[in-house]
Amino acid sequence: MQARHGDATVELDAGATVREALGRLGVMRADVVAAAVDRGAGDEQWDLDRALPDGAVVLDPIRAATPEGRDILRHSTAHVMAQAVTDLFPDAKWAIGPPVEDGFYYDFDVERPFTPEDLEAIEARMRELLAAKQRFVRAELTRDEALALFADQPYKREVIERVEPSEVDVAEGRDEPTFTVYRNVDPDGGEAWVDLCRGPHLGSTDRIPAFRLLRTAGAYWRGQEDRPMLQRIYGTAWESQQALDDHLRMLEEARARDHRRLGRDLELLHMPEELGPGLALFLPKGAHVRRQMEDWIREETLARGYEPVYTPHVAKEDLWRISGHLENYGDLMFPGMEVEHATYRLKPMNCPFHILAYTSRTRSYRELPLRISELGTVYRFERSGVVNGLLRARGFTQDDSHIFCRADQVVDEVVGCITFARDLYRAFGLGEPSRVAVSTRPEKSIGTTEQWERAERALMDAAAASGYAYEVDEGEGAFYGPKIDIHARDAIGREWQLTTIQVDFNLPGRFDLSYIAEDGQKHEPFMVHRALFGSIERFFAVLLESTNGAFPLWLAPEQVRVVPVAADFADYARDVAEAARGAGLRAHVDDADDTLGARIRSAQTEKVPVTLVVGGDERTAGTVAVRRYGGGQRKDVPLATLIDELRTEVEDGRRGALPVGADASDGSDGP
RNA sequence: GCUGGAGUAGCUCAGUCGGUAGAGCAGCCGCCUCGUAAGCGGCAGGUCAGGGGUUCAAGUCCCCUCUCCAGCUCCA
Repeated sequence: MQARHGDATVELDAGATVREALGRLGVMRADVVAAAVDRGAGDEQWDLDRALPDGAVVLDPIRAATPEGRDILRHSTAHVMAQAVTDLFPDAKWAIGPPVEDGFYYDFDVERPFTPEDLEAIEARMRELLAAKQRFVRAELTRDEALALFADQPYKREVIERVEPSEVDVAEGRDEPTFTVYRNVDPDGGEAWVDLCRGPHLGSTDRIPAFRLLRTAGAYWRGQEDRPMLQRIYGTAWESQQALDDHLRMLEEARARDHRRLGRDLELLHMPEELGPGLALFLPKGAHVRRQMEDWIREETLARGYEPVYTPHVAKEDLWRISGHLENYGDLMFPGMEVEHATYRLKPMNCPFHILAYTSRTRSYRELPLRISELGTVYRFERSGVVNGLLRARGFTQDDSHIFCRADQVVDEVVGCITFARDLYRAFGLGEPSRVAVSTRPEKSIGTTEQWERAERALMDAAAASGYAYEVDEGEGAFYGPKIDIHARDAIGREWQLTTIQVDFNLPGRFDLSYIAEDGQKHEPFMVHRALFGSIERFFAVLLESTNGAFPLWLAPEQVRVVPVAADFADYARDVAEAARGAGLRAHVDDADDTLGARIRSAQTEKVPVTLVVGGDERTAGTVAVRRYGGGQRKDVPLATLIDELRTEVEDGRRGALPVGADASDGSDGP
């Protein structure tokens, strides 16, 4: 047999293992956990101690500090955890235990839920198993053998029964799938544990460098609400203690940046119980930030040819019956209100209102595309367990637009929306979209196959025309049409779905929309739904967490704080603040009866971007001493110069010239 | 909605075995008059989430409800 890696090729004896081949090829290192094996039909992942097949193969080592390597490491750690759980809870039934982003989990059916103390005990037992240096030994079984082996494991049996023959099985002439199990074998040869698993795995348990169990949670078997709820344990594992520590620190950082905490500490938001779950107040400081967001989107929508409308918050239920929302989302709408022999509902969507704006008179093809736009506040009765601050609220505001257009205009309109979203992400410092996904027809949907295919095609064409590589999320579309979702990453690497663009061929028919074309006949328009922020509240939360509350100058609720060094200079401080306000800046004076140090500290903890310290020197010269949040200080800056600089910075920020957070370390401040 | 965890002053938290509620910060008052991250002193602030129960006695033990958190499911 023959193995190749890159330009190197070696001949091997029959029965040689992957490890031996990698060694002969000179690429076997301590951090190699498995190998990608290509025997002519694409890469498969193989264990290091697995014997190579006859014939020629291409080998690539999989190292621990790679996405594939970490998956293998985490998968092995999940097995060790399941073994530890079985040792401590012999009656536990095992479900599945895959690697996931940043970690792994394993689901168990146990008599009682795991407690935090159980987690500690399981982790302690895992450390013993790591020290025991158990080898992971692969074996192949038939379906009957596998069913027999897991006779007392109903979840494993269900998995086994559902497996279909793989491409490899078919290619190799088997009409039944091959099942693989991994036995954990002690150094003395005793079998400690066996689990159904596709593999590959680490060579032995002591090759797990660092792990931590994180939390327990309930999880439905196979993710289905009508199946039993199992107990899931989440953990994480990394290629080094350092990598684990870094990850745990990142989790800590994410917790500290929670928008609910920042919103309260910085007096941006108030979410008292008296309001009700999922509802938020924007306090003055939060409202200033939000206003900048709203002003930005309003100006830009007008500049891009949208027409503003205002619509009410409640309307007769019939609108939602016609649109189909009542049928599809009735449970997620606030209940009806009986008024004068009619039932009214809080609006969960703005579409019907924009449609009524469209149908207010006969429309001509000359008017299309007609882009109707508003900041529309909607109310959805989100299930109690899903409400999550501003990220998942029961009342929120969409920068919602509906574009009514001809079929041949759909692609251009969608491209326009994608471009608009790109500009928005830049202006708000989120950089380029991290993911563009086209969602196709879901199971529960309305419309014909032809309509769906046409709309999906239009979205994919538009995504391609925008220059973004897009992915396809099969079956993730809305019930009335496919959509494009655009995601962005925040400052600490988390990904958020923000913009959504949907093609709708359904509502126009339901509401009997039409326009008069050049032929004098009625034609049905298409609709494009789009929300670029998605939800203003949600975007606000993402922005808040991403900036850690240190908003760029143009968004900051208080842009300038003037601090007199002593009460004698309060007059000049007020003059400075007045001048700043005259230039359109949000400026306040802190003349509280505190020491200068204490007032500087307040400005810093409140993350005010610009603090101006003024005393006798400054008053005499008409200057200010400038201190930037997180950045440098400058003395003797003429007030007029400073104000010009800040105005320019605000304008640049609004246009997206500066990334979020850049204000904190603006190099122009000098030493 | 489901599983688990939690709820004490505006915020962060302490409160032992069931014995009658405490700190720091913030707030208010006074002193201090200050040049770049916390000056000093005092005062006030509580239906211990809400309701019910056990007990001579409940923040503490039991039950119910509400809310929040972590997940699951869902997200037009």
